[in-house]
Amino acid sequence: MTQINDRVQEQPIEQKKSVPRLRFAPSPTGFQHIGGFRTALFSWLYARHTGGQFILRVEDTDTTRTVEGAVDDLLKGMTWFGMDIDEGPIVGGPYGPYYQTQRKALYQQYAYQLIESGHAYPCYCTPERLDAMRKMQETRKLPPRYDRHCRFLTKEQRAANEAAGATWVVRFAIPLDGETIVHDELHGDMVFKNTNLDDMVVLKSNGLAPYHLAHLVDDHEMAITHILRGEDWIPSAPLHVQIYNALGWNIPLLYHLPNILGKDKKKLSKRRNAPSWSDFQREGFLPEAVINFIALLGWSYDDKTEMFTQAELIEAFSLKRVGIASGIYDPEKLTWMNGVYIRNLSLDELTQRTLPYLERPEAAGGLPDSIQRPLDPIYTKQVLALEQERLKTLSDATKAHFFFEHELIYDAPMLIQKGIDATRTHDALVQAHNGLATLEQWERSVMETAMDELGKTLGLKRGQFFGALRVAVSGSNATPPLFPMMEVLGRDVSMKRIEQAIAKLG
RNA sequence: GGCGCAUUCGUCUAGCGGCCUAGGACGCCGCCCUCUCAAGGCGGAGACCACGGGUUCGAAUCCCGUAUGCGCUACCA
Repeated sequence: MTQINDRVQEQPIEQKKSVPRLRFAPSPTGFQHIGGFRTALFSWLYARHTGGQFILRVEDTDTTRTVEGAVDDLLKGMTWFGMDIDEGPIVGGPYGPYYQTQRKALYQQYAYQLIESGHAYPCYCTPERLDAMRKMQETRKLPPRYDRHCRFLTKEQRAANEAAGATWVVRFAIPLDGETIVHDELHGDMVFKNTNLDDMVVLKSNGLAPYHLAHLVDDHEMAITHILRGEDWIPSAPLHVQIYNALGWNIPLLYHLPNILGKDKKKLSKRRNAPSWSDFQREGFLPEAVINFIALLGWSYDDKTEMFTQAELIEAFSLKRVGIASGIYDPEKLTWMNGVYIRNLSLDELTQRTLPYLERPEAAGGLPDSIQRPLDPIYTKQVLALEQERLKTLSDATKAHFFFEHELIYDAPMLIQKGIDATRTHDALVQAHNGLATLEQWERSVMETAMDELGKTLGLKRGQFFGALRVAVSGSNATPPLFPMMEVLGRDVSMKRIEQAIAKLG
């Protein structure tokens, strides 16, 4: 019980410099949504901005809710976003272990210390009694709080409970009067009446500490200097202040970040209205775009700048410019921003990053399975050169499937443009085919000159003539410019498709 | 119910007493460009700064109420 890990005992007190140390401390109860990653991002940005350290700690004290694979998913997400971790699971560090379930003894030590100093007490109440108590409070419209039944037990009564082998927890003894001031760097001083505070459990009957004690002990032991967390923690902050005081510890700087809400104006929730990082990845969002976007959810640089590379974010980020009002997550702007990032990609990079999206199985969002993999990177690059400015996400590239398909599927009427009939369309395509066949080079400007000429002699508007050719060659009404497209498609494919179109009309 | 936090265009936000008849961005609408779709350029609609009182020569900005929204109210985080 009193065997505390050595490394915990002799904490490396003297830092080289007193540099900010920030942590991200999620509980592995499912995937992290952008709200969680936003908290992580701000901490990470501040650490990088100041040359401080960024620590990842897994708050897995609620073993009943721990989800298999959650830590793994989290780590993958952090990597995807490019947030590197200085200390934490896998990378380790001088303040480990970084799983709370492995720090059990520490919490127990401090819980007992609190009992000895009179700041906490053992509570033998059964869940049934607590339940009944709450029900009664509810019917009598009283605030549901622990009634402090065990707080004033005599020594004899305690001994009797022990002798009876009653299971017990440790509760923190909140001062019976006065008030607690929580100083938050963003919100200023927040004052709470102690009579509104509850004697919360700080050590569970299974020997593990709930969040309130565990995070606090770890933040202290890990020499955390800044705590960034969601504003939903504000109500329990006075309890934390009380525990800090009882232990005689300095309180790290507190930053309660505004929540990110869903369209329903409710807090983003893993199971209701929030996408995971892997959803973004699967849909073809670039991590740098998502980072840029979520950085702007609750933080701003000035009144106009909003595109930031990662390096620029680190340079520009300031905790002082973090807002305090909750904001709604609106994916439309993210989509726009992602498009901007895609347009800024070099062609080679775009190709390299898009290929996996095209090549994944059709069911997973890729090109039709009838198209053979792997794709030719050279050809794909030519296609993407034409599609780049049309993409909002990388997975959008599949809309250029006609560049890859063997057989085009569309109905003949699609070929017929406004103001002309089937016969003239048929004739125009035949003429175009003949004209194109005589061309020495299969090159966009050569084709355009020839077809412009032909269109005029046929008495067709560009829209009519080119429109028919567009559908013939692609089976689609929305494509890149006709001749560059035909150039990429190549002579054989283009000519064959025009022939097929003619056949459809004949 | 109790306690707490918040409140500027539909959305993200700038604003920290006079520069605001409130600026930017997304989205929306229109025009231009144009072989379609985009991209781009230009322009427009869109916020009585939640409401009501103060303080002040002067308030989106400070103070107090009210309303609304959200959060917390577990041996969850």
